[in-house]
Amino acid sequence: MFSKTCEYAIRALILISQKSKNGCKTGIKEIAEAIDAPEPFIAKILHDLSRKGLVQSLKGPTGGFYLDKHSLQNSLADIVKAVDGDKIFYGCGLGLSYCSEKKPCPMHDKFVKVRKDIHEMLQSAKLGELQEQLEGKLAYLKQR
Amino acid sequence: MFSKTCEYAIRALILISQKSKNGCKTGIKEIAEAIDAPEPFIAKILHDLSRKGLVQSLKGPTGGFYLDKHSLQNSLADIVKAVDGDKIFYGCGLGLSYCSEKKPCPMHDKFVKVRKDIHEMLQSAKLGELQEQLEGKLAYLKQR
DNA sequence: TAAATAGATGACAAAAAAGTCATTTATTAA
DNA sequence: TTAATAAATGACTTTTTTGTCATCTATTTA
Repeated sequence: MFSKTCEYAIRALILISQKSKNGCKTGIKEIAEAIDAPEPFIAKILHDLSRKGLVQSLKGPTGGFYLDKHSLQNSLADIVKAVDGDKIFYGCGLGLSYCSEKKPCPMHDKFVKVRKDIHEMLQSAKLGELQEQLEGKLAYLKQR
Repeated sequence: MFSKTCEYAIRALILISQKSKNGCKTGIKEIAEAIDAPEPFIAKILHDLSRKGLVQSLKGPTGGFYLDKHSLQNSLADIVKAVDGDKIFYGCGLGLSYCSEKKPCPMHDKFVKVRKDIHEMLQSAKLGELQEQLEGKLAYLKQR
C-alpha cells in the first residue's frame, strides 16, 4: 500500500510523537532500534522529513528529533502525501492517465469509493492520538 | 495500489474477455495497442498468466489469447493475487511482520476494515461483467 | 575553547521492478 | 510439406527503490 520509505516514516513519527509528549528528543540510534529499521536509512528519511517540516531536530549533545505542537497535529495523510505523493488518493486503480468521471475505466466508481475511505482513514489518524494507544499498551510498534 | 505488471494484466484480461465473448482470439500486437502497454512487456506478462491458467492461448496463424468459460469467471482479486500476491489483502499497513489481533499496530483495526473493503470490491469484479461495461460504452480502456 | 555528541550531506551499492530483444517452437493454411 | 504466423523462452538492459558509508557541520558541556 505504501512504499517502505513511507512505512518507516510513519512508524518513526509515531514513536517520536510519543517521546515528544514528555518533552524529550530522540536520537537516530534509539529510533532505528525501536521501530526496527536500518539506522542509516531512517536517518536519511528523517532528514528529508525535517526539510519538509514534518519533524524537528537539533544537533549536538542532548540533540535529536522531536515534534513541535504543530507537527503533533499532522495526520498520516499528511505524511503519506509528503513521502509517496497523492497518487494513492486520486490516481486510477488500473493506471490509466486519462481515467475520469467523463471517461471512466471499468473500475472507476468502485475505486473512487475505496480511495475516499482510505483518505478519510488516514486523515483522521493524528500522530498525537496514535501515540496515546502506545502509551496505554493498546498498540505496539515492536514485538516486545 | 498495484504493480505496473498487475495493472497491465488486469487491463489485458478485461480486453481479452471482451473479444472472447465473440469467440475471437486476440494477438499480442492488438492487445498492446488497445490497452496502451509496451508490446514485449505485455507479452511476457500474458505468458506468465497463461502458465498460471488465468488466460488461454494458441500458437500459429489464427492463434492468440482468449479466455475459456472458467477464466471468464475470474475476478480481479484472483488476478491481483496471482500477480502481486495477497499482501495487499492481509499485510500490515505499516509493514510490521508481527502485527496481528494480539499485537496490533496503532492502525491495525482501521487497516483491517479498509483491506476487507478492497478485497470485496475486487472479488465482486468478474472479468465477464466488467467487459459488459466496455460493450455498452459505459467504460473505456483507452482514451478513444 | 576543546572534546564529545548527534544530525546533515552527498556519493555509492545492492536489489527489485519495469522494459527490451533475439531466437525458438508450435500451428495453420496454401 | 513448406511458408507464414504468432506465442514461448531466456538473456539482457534500464530505472526505481532500498539501503550503506564516510565525512562534514553544529551544539553542548566540562
